[in-house]
Amino acid sequence: MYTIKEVAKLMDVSEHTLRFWAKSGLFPGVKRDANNIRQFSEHDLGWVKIVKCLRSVGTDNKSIKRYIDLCLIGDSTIPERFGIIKATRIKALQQMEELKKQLELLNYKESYYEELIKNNKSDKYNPANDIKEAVS
Amino acid sequence: MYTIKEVAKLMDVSEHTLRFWAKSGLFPGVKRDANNIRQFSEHDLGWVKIVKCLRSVGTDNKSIKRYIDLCLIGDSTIPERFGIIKATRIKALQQMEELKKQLELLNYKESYYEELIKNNKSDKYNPANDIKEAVS
DNA sequence: TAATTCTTGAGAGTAGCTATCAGTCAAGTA
DNA sequence: TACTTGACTGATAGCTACTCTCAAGAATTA
Repeated sequence: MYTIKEVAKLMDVSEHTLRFWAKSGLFPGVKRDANNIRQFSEHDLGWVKIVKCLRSVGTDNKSIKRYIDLCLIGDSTIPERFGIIKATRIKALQQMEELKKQLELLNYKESYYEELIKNNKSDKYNPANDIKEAVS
Repeated sequence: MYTIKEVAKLMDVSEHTLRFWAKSGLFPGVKRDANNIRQFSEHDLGWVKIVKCLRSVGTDNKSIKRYIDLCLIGDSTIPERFGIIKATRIKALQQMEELKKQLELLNYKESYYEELIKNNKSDKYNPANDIKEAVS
């Protein structure tokens, strides 16, 4: 059993966010002790994991709630859940491609600046030229 | 020269967001025609590109404004800009790793559901078991 | 001329946190 | 036993970055 603080550390999500997610119904059935303190089981960590996963690819909380609710309903919802996961995976792949593209730009800019500094060309450029590097 | 609509399409950013970014000072020196309509030059697209890049890896708008302002100041700010780009690149690489991890989970879940459907096992599972799949 | 289309800025609304706060409880210390 | 410390609680306020709605004005088309 884990306190909310331990879960926060373990899963790298803030306590605030975990409480916010909990209030949004994203962690069904998390037990409380005699003092009303949340006790996350290993099982509950599974919910945190999938919520974090869906959230990290930009799924909104309402849709995540939908997925959670489908899980609770049972086997009849497997096709819909399958669809959600498939769509999410495709979204994640697209994000990966986008990230790769942005990394290329960052690589280009980094080596551009590196070159500039190495050759100590600073004074030979004026702001007008300087802005140019933003273009390509 | 491009209208805001064309830029939106070209760069895959909504007109609303472009106006919001413009108002935040993220596109310095975009010209207007006689009717006050924005006219983005090829050069201006460069600003859109870098803003989009920084934004896509989670840089907040204030920090992006800072970077833009540094560009406008000129060569004396090259070291700081270099630092910003380096840090951003590292952040992007970390996001790539995180995304890979989440993709693994999605892959696992997708094949889990696939198996379930293929074997038509639906009825042999109850909700309690069903939830279990969220854990691992 | 009239209707439609496009752009504009202002301003309201929204999602998803994020921070603050007062209150409860339990364990440790004097 | 009284007191302090620290963790957790829910309620609520505040924040960022959009996102949407709207009315006004100019240009295009019927």
